[in-house]
Amino acid sequence: MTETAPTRKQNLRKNSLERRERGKLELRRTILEAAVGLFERQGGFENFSLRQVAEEIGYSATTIYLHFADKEELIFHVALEGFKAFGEQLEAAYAHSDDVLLRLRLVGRAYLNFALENPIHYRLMFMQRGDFLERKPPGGQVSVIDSFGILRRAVEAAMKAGALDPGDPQAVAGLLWTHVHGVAALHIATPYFPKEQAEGLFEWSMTIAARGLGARAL
Amino acid sequence: MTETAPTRKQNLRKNSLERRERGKLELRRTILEAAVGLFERQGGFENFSLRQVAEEIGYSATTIYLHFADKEELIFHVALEGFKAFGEQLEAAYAHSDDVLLRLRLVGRAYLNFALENPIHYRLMFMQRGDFLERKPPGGQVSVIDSFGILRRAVEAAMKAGALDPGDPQAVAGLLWTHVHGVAALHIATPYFPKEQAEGLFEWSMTIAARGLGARAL
Amino acid sequence: MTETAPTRKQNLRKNSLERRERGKLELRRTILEAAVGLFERQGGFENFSLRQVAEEIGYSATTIYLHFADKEELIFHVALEGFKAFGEQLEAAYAHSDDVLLRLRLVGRAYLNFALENPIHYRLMFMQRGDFLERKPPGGQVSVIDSFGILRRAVEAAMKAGALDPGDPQAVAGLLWTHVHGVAALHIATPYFPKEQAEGLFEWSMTIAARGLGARAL
Amino acid sequence: MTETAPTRKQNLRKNSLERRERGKLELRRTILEAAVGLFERQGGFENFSLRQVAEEIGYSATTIYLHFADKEELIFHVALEGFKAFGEQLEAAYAHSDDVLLRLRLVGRAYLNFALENPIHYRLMFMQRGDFLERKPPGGQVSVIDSFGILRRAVEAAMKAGALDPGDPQAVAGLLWTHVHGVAALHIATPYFPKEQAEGLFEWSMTIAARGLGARAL
DNA sequence: TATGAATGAGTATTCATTCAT
DNA sequence: AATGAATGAATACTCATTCAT
Repeated sequence: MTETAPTRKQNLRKNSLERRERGKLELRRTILEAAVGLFERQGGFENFSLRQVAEEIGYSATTIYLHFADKEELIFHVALEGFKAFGEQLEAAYAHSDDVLLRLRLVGRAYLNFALENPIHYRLMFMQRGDFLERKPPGGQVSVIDSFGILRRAVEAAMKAGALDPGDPQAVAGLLWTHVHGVAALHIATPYFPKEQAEGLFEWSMTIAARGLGARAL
Repeated sequence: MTETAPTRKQNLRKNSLERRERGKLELRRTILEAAVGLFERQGGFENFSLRQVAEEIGYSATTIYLHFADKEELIFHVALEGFKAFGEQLEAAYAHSDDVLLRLRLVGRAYLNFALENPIHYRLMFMQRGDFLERKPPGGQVSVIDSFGILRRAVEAAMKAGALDPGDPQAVAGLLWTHVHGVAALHIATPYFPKEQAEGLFEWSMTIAARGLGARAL
Repeated sequence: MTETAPTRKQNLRKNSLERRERGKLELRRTILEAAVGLFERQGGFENFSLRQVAEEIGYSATTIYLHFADKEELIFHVALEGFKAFGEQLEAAYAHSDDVLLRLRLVGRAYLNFALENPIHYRLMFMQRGDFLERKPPGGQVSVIDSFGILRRAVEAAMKAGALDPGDPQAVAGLLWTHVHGVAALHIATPYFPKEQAEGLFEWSMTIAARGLGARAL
Repeated sequence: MTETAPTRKQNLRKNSLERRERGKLELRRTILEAAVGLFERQGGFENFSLRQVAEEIGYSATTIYLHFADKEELIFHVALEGFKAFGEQLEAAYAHSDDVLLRLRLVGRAYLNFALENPIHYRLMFMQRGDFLERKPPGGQVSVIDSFGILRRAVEAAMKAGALDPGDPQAVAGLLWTHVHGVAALHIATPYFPKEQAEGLFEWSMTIAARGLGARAL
């Protein structure tokens, strides 16, 4: 026997019942997570809709507007969450060692890992909505792109310590960025660079760059 | 056997056919170009609609379906045009010199140039619709991704000539690809790598890579 | 002075005004009724469109989706309403007499009456969308086709009471069904069996069948 | 590798090539047959389109208009073909025996067989487009519904021969029609009367009717 | 804080039909 | 007899958003 198709409203009501049993996560978070989930299932933020988010979390579509001004803002905040996690992971890698060269490598590796583990976020942040990089985050949060500063600081330190040839740290950091991004972006966007291969290329790339930049030791 | 001169009517018919052929080609092209224009103005193919294309070129929406099976097909053919031009430019660069190392550099440079000059196409081809890379083009055209083969051949030749350390040409080509793509993609997607800077980074990157890969001469 | 046909939007606006004056009939019902009306005017559900329904009731097309998942669902629910009324009328006829043979006749007559009075519904239910007969109605409602059970029960009772020759009640009920349906369906689908004639044929058919099935009395 | 979706026109061209190899059936016939094929595949004439027909037979859509005034006419002629075959099969059955009662049964059986074997046509002719029954066929063809006359003649003959009680042959024929149609129509429109069961019910029905109408012998 | 009702705008796509050739 | 180009109208359906409660 064929089933009867449920109205959107009916779907909503069903999930609305379920929702109370889920721990009382702050609604804002719930929305963001649902959005990410949808991005994942649909392979991008292009085709997701606020209604789907609402339906999924068991709230009315209107409710989302109580937490985000509009669709764009919701997407932006998904990106923001990404930038936050991204920054934290880079920071953690930075803090992990005192060896200036190893540290550089670890930061690079953390960058790649983020891309491998959060392709949806990475794509959104660095491949599709580059404009977010310069959008001012609300409430005096630290500027988004400052995550990049970590890389620069690592380069700077390496130069100061004499482990890299002297030069413009900003420029060198930029160079390294393009190398890591190249691997990450092709891994995400094409079928030709699966995980292991991407990791291998990253290591290789770093080695070559280190040599090219005058690294005393690997 | 009589070789009769063509009658007026025959001439007419012939030219009429030619005109229509031409006209048809032109419309197809017009559509493709209008699509690219829309991609540009809207910053991506996500939000473009066939209706807009139609409106822009002054045809009814229906007419587009006489030339493309559906929206997806139109987008795919925009990408195809890109792949064609891309391949030709790489090929031209390859043919430009006999010096294996210089040739490698020229091919890389042609790659970057394509990205700088056709950001819309590049984005579509390599950043958003990587799946097109494996889609079979219609009418027995050469496979899309074979453009990449040019790079591999250039590496191969350089190795054979002893200008690069021996190794797996495919892998080395892949490495170079990530380097160029890194610059190109960040240039396109973020505000941080304007043209001049991108070009500078590319040169620098190539130099470092050359050294790292054992290039005898620069 | 040209009398231009009113656009969709104009119609909509006009009807939209009217609608507030209609008592607050539940919208869902209004939609269903409008649909039936359209079926009637267009001689079938094939060429009716949700937009027309919307226009007719003075709501936007979108609104319909708040009450029905899609077009198919709306049609199905029109049929469901039919099945409900149909079942009730058969049930009422069944309850009307204790004479097992008379009762059988009354049930048959109720069946025919339903078809005569609700040709649109009948056509939909039994002539065009027979698949609905096996579609599970929503919300645990009794299965659609169980209306047929009434007929079977009536036959069964008549057999038990010895008023009909013993036999398979299901089969006999099926036979009677084909007889009544034959009259009803030809009445609805062709111009050859107007009401009175259909009623006459039904009586005649029942008489013959009764005799053929061993009815003790007429 | 995914395939590229073909334009409608491309499909057409392909089939257009194939078509010359098919024997040079008269185009008109080809169209009619293609239409029936489409009805079959789509389970009804509601959703079929002239373009599909054209595409299928490898002619341009326009060509169809050279043979049929419009869609409606094409459908009508499909029905006409049905009526022709129907009439012929009934006629053949009529001619098959001299026993007036057996002949009656054979005609009935031929009727049922037509429905079982050509459900698409039967549905169109007797369940959906009853108006065709009274539409004048073009070119002085014999009126469509005259097929029904065969049944009436058979009844008449039986009465004259004293094999049936005297009465109005037209009315009796009508009664028999409803009986056969009831079985046929429920077989086609619902899942409850598969072939064997329909055949059984038909025989049973005829037997009962014969007895009810005073048949001297079975 | 949350919701239900409602809508205007927009989307891809299909179709029957016409016209000039 | 056949075709290609073209179109206007229509359809189902989705979405972001607003407003009154």
